[in-house]
Amino acid sequence: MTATPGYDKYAFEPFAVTADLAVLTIRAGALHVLLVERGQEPYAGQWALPGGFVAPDESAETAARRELAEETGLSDVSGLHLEQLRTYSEPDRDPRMRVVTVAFAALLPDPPEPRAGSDAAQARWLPYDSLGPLAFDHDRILADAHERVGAKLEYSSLATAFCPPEFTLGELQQVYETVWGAELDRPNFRRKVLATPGFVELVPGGAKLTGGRGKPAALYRAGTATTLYPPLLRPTREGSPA
Amino acid sequence: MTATPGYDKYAFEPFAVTADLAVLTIRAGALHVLLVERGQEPYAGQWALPGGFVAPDESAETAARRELAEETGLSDVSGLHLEQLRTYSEPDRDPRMRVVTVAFAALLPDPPEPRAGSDAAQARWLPYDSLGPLAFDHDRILADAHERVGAKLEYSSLATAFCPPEFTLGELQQVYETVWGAELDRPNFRRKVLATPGFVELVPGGAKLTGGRGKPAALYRAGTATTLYPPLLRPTREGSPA
DNA sequence: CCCGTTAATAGTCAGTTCGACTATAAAGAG
DNA sequence: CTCTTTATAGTCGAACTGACTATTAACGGG
Repeated sequence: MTATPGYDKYAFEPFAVTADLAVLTIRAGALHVLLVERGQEPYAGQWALPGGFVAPDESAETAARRELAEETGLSDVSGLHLEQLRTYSEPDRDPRMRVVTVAFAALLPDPPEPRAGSDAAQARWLPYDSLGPLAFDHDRILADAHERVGAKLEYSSLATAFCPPEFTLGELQQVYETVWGAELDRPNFRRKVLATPGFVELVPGGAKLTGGRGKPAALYRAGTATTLYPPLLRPTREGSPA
Repeated sequence: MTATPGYDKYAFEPFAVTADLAVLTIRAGALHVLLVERGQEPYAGQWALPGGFVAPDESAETAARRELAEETGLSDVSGLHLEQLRTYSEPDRDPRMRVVTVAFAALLPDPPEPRAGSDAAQARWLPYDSLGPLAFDHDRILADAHERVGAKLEYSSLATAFCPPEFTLGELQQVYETVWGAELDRPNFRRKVLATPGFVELVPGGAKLTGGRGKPAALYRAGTATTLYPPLLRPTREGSPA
């Protein structure tokens, strides 16, 4: 029973609060996750999501952004999309002590090589598929992150967060295909994206991306819209559409 | 600097963790929220969301469900829809101490009269519109709850959580209209709801709800589907559809 | 006991969107 | 050159949408 002024009716236990990150990117057409290898028990040698304690003067969001900068080595993470997923608070999720974790998903365009985190553990990009079990309940956190991102692609302009400042519609389509694990019809995808005002806008000057095989693609950048109307729905799961 | 085995690389401050609830229901065609009046500073006399500390052996979800039972006086809250919204962790959100709050939205069918919470504060249903400023950052939490519920009505069968076990399509439509604050065309609403397999199913025996004015309505109950395909989109905001 | 009101349910129809598909254009590779 | 690859344009029928009209079945008041 702690006697705090104004809080005298309830007992409460102090909790450690951490911010954990599911940092996602698309590399070579496959979804990758930034993971750190644990150096100590519990789960020593296993991969875990990067994260750390929320400092006394920080919000969970601030802590998450700080961790993101530390783990990726990026100098400017202020423009990156950071999304709070949910909070994991099961009493036994960390065998050492009571830890409540606020989980975030972060989306990066092209993958910079991570640097070792400040806890000296190595950080690496690993493909989302073909991951072994992660430490703690991080499997579930990562699965939740994947599901959330996949769902948000449908009705928000989130996909552009995976892309560099200027990108082609082909690259944008690959974001959808990679996260959803489904192939999309190219002309139809194009039609829908361009039909949604403010989703993407043509880079002025008629810049094209050349160098690849095939006809050069026009370059676009993210527009001002944040929500997509109408939404870009995933190919129908569970049963046929009709 | 706290020396906890395995956690020796970081300083961390212990936080108090609470679970706060935005309990929503529809009463007399208007959205209502369950609020408690604060008896002490800070924000004495102002309305606040019900909530309380997470106990040492509880998850935030468990604590939220316990609080829900305490505040509403309902004997069985196990079937009620409880949804984690997000976590609010700004350092100054409670002037007394560092409190991290995991917020939940709960949906109730018909409104039982609340009983006074265990902290002796009175709990009341108040209309969502015409609310004065709430204590702490509860205005924002409540707004987030409203937005989340409104969005989930589109692509999930969440609306049935506002309805009693057996309901008419008119009642279901009123849920949508009340939460969205928009009127819907009755025949079209009916067509879409019935076209989505597993959303609602007819109560066997051809039961009708009589007693009101007009033709008796058929009774339905919630089906097994949780997601709605195709989604039931809100009337278009920002600009005309074409 | 009939008639007006109310609400549920059925049906219509034109415009739009969607998915599947074909066609053309513009680059690099050999 | 010509084959391959990718971008972009266009077509077409099916499905869906929103707006609307019509019918049915209850109640309430004169």
